[in-house]
Amino acid sequence: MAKKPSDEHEQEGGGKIGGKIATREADYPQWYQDVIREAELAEPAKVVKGCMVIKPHGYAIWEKIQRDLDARFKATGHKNAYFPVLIPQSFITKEAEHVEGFAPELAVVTHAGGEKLEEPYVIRPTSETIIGYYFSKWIESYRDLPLLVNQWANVMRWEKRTRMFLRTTEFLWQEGHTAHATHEDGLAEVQRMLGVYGDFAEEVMAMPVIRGEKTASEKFAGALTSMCIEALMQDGKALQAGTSHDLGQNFGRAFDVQFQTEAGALDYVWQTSWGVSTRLIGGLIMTHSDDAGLVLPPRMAPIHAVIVPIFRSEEEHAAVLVAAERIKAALSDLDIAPPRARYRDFIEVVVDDRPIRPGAKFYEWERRGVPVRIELGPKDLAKGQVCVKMRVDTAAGSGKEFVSEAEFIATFTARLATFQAELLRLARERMRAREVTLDTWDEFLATFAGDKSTFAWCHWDGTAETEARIKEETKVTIRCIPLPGQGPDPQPGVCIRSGRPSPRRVLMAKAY
RNA sequence: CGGGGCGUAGCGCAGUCUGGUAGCGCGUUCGGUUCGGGACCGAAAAGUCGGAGGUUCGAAUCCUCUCGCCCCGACCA
Repeated sequence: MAKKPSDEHEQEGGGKIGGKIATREADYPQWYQDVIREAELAEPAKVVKGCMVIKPHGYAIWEKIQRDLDARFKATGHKNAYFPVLIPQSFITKEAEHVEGFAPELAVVTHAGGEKLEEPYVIRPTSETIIGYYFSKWIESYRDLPLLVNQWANVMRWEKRTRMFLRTTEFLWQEGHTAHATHEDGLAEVQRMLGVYGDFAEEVMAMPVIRGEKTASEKFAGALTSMCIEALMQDGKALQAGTSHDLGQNFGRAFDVQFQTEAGALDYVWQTSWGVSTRLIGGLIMTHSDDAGLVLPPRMAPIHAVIVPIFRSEEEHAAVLVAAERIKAALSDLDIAPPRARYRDFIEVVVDDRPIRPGAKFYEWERRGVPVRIELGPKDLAKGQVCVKMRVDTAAGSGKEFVSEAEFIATFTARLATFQAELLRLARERMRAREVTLDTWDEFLATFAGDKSTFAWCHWDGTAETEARIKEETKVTIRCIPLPGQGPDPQPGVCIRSGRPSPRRVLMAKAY
């Protein structure tokens, strides 16, 4: 049976000829990879196992993430610093739970300069240890506290199984590390930064999240507790999108980070750490994108609008280009940074004057996630209008609209804001539509049968045994114990698995 | 790291069973006609068939090893 390679996708609404994108329905993991390839976000490094090359369009998204988060960190009093990528191996072993958690995934440098090293270095999987070491040197008194630093860095974890952006051997992230005089202060910091992450996810990435606390078995290795934001992907799986840890005095003790209290006594500092990574880009893709390719909210888009000139004669071409450049210039002056942002976010416009047909350009820019397309032809020039098409039909615009050039420019910022809000609204709607409240084990098994998953609010007896049992039987994990205001109001009930008393429902799902 | 699948031109694939020195679609380059949703005609460039070794007169094809990717598991941002 001679099946033409292109047949299967062409029938499924996508109809791609050049770049093929599987449908989410047909093959979700393939779709994810296709979107990354076709939007030119990244590619597998190939020559280095488990690593990826983040291409310019993908890195530009990371830069957007960095810029906004960095401003938020500065606004909360944090300062950037940078610590070595290599950590003496002995450092890692100083905190018992930390070693246990990270030992299996360490890459170790044993030779350098042509000689075997006396003590090997590990490539940082995270920097609690080496930062603990420096904190012990920098902190002497309560007057030195709180100490609030952040570092933008790469880290390496030798994972068994990698997926582009979601889990790669090397990834980019930021790790905040703070030291406080009291546990109370530390806890406040943990919550504050979780709040920053939650706000960022929703306001900037238009990615709705559930804020909560990790169970003991899911928390960071070496932390007292971990807080997290969890996002729901379109296939129903959960993605841990950010974490904020209360390290207590664990690393303080391990690295002897002591300070003199106001009363003159000596005490160990209370530390926190918190981070988000390039994984956010994976979450961004799986939150908004569709079968035609990447969809980006304006605040994440490296390119906000593309102008496609339409013409027949050279005279028309020249006239259209003049208008296109005029519009581009006008839009480029607009700044869509949030009201009190400490940075500016100017509109980026591309005039696509390549000598190929307009239709081909439409598809290409759609694949790459550009929010707004402007078609500009002789008829438009005659009427002083532009033809506008949004990447997804929403209240910001649907189908092709014809708007006067002046009005289009005057309302462009509002159009993007509406589009941004609409993407968040749509994502929230999807989440709400998928959220379920389950009370019986039969319902639970049906909900998570096969590779199905969703956000399920269920009662849990609070024991690690039950949690492990559920995971073993269904692959479902407790994503978090929700914070106040997240999920259903706390009501006592009985555990969905054990039938024992439960104080409240927790969020369960299969996870990336 | 276990099970399965796969690596052939930039992308998607055929060819592998049954060895004979590489092909298709799209893309790319050049010329022309086109141009408001993936154009058409003509010409052309592009592959050490993932890598190494072996069998053979001859290997994309058979054998061994190795690297990498994808899916499912165990482990994790």
